[in-house]
Amino acid sequence: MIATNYNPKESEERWYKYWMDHNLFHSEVDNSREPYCIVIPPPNVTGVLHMGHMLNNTIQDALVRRARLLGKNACWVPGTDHASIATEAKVVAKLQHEGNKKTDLTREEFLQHAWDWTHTHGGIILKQLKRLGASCDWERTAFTMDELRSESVLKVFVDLYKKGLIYRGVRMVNWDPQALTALSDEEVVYKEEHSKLYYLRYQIEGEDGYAIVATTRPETIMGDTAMCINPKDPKNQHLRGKKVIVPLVNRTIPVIEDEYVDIEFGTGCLKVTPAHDVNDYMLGEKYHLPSIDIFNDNGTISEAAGLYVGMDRFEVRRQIEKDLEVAGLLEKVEPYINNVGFSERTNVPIEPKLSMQWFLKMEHLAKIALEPVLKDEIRFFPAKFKNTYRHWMENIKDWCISRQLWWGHRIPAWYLPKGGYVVAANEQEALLLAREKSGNPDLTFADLRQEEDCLDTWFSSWLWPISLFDGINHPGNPEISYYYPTNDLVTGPDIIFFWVARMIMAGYEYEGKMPFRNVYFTGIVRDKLGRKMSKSLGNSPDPLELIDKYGADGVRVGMLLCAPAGGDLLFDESLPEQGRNFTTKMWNAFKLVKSWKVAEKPQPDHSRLALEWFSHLLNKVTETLNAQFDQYRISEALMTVYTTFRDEFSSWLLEVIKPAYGQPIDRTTYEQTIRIFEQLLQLLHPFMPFITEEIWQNLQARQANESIMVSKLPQVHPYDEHLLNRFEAVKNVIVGIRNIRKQNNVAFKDVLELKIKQNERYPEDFASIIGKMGNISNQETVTEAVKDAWSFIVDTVEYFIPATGQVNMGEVKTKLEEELNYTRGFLNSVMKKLSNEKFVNGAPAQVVANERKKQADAEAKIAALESQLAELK
RNA sequence: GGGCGCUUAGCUCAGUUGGUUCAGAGCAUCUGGUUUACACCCAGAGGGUCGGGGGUUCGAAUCCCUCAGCGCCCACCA
Repeated sequence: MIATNYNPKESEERWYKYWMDHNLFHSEVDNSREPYCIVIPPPNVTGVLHMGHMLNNTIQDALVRRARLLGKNACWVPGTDHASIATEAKVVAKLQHEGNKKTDLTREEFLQHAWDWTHTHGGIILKQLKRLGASCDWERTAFTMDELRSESVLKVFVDLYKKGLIYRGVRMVNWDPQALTALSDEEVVYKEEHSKLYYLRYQIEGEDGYAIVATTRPETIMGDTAMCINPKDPKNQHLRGKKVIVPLVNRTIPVIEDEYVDIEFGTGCLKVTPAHDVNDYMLGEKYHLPSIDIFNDNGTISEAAGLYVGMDRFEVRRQIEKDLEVAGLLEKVEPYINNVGFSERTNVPIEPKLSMQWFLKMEHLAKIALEPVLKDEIRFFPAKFKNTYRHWMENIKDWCISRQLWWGHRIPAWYLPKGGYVVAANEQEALLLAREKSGNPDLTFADLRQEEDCLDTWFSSWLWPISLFDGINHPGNPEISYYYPTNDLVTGPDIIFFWVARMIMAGYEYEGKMPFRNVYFTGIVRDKLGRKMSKSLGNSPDPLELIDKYGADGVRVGMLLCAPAGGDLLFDESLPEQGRNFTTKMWNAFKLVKSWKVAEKPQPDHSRLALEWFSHLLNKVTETLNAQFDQYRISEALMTVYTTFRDEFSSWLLEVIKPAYGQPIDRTTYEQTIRIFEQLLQLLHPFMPFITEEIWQNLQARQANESIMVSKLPQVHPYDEHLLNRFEAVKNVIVGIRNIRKQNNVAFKDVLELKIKQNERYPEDFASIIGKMGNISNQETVTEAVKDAWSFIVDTVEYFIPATGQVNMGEVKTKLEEELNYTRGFLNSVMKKLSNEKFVNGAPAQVVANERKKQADAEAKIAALESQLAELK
């Protein structure tokens, strides 16, 4: 028995288990089949599913399932990311909650906590993806810090070091005072802040006057080692060669000159703090200024500052303002809008800091990764991101890859007792190199000290498409040869530099080929009001609750219905609701078809014709769909099948072939309808995997191994466009009849007659469908307009429904006259075009021919209207 | 400050090289509806001078200029 109502929860659970039990998600190398591969953007191992994941993974699943239906050997590789900073922060917070400090633990103890945390909370997100229906090859689940991936990372590090692309050095880097680590430039997010511009008085040595310096950071004066003016600045000529006294600090510093200083800004005097500003650092290097680091790693004031020692940087700013005021050294304070860099992870203001770090040279890598995108060898959807990509690549700086963290891949460098270091993929190799380098054959491993820092998370992510197939450790192995390059990457534009660009670099550097052929950038999921979904706003629905409420299929449809590539998605619960409603619609169509009794009897004309029409339509729809998928117009593709199922299949085909109450259906119609239903299910399956499987498996008795997942999509056959157009006319005739019924309060059950003043456009062969759908008893052709009848025109053919005594002929006449006037006006505009020589000579023949056709049609229509009006008199 | 993009129906968006039904779709709205699959539905309807202005052209939502508003990315003016 078929359930009256579809139960998504029960059905989804059952079919996911079925797919798993039958190993249908698994893919293996098979050189006789074309591979199709997607690697998942690995979510943070301890993360939980949010709406962004839902969108992203729904799209990936739709692509993978479609590839499978196209007969490809589809492989979607899942996995998680160790997310160095984020995970370490969580573990530190947990330890703190338990009253422990990270600094009290050894590295090994801390890592044990981190692994415990990973094992407890890790992988939850993958279970959640299963609820969504994700058809990942779970046997291949990987982790960026598992053995194979770790080995790959270290190998690549050593290789790049040997190539001279990795170096170690003291540079000004972005320091995160909360996470206590350096960050890459990409991990700094700039935000505008309403702050203040402080004008400070620096007394000129040996004089009474002051030089005024404008700064946003008065708390850094303890680090001042010079004042700088522009030599061309007429205002400040009197300061040349002088010295000034730093307020409160009372240290004397020289006035230097450099054209870097903007004469227009503030007073034209710049305080130079080489330890805490990138530009000041540059000046410091240029003029050999001393550098005073006044901050501790956590953003408090260091001993070196001499004042305010131990206070937090922002507290000092407030305090120093007061102290300067009291000392009479604060000229004025102005409101100022400032661009401040924040840590992408911890959201605290970044401190520029001079420190020893590891860097990767990017020039060569950027070079090999740029061209393929510009030339569309790797296609970006939408293409506008090519510009963003290009700009970044052409202005790239070296990548700071070391992090002062423990959770991650520890940098494989070992320091020798007497200075210097070696880089090697493992300890044995390191020892050999160390002995060689130090010239001491008796050196033992205990003499070496491994680098404490670990690598940026993205230094493992950028290898993902390669390391998943072990291409680093075993180059050219069958898996990498078969699955690489992968096909599609689906990700957000926010990580285009973090991840996409770097994967392309690594792909060409290590495989000599692109890592993927197409990149589909999704938008950001926002709420109805356009606000980004966030925990603090509380405007993000729980994906699992949505699935409980609307079913996974419903939620998937809801996400995809309005997910243009690169455009933001404004999410509202009405979307999954619409999706859920559509599953119900499908279920009801299924119930209807299954309710029919089949009998051996001849196929009625209307059924035969409707099925013929639909088979042509289906070919056209499939063709449209192919084009849409090729351009990654996913939501349009869904809309195409959605409307086809609802408006064409349900509202037209099923209504036409539906047998009268209690009557059986003929076998031919039944079987052809089932076949069409199945094809629609196949087209819908990538979007709605569960309900399509449920109906597919129940539509006919099937063997257990006949999952829709591995069925083959039908081939596209040529279709008759003319037939499709004529059927549209048939629909319009029926709509015309419906309108007349409605306007005149004639119930459907009342039988009507139809008279047709026909011409060659009249779709006579479809009369049986018009008869059934319009409840028309008798159709007859006439040569003159029918009096006492309601009428309408479709495609220049006039239709009359006799209704003696019920028709107000005055109204009819008025309507006809209005139409006549309109058509005359239209003809006039067409004639104007056609009498324009420039148009006739300049426009393409096709366009001119079309105008002539319009002319002919309009003339025919005018003639018809005129004769009708005449006949009615 | 530089670069890119957007502005089309109440909302979210399609509209490929200017020219076929180019002014569209979905949702929302409104009007009807117990036609035995479906009210989570059916049948219909209304609604836009395509952001403003100017130009090119026989013809512009589409190309050019300009103005206004919005968004994104990049950037060391303290």
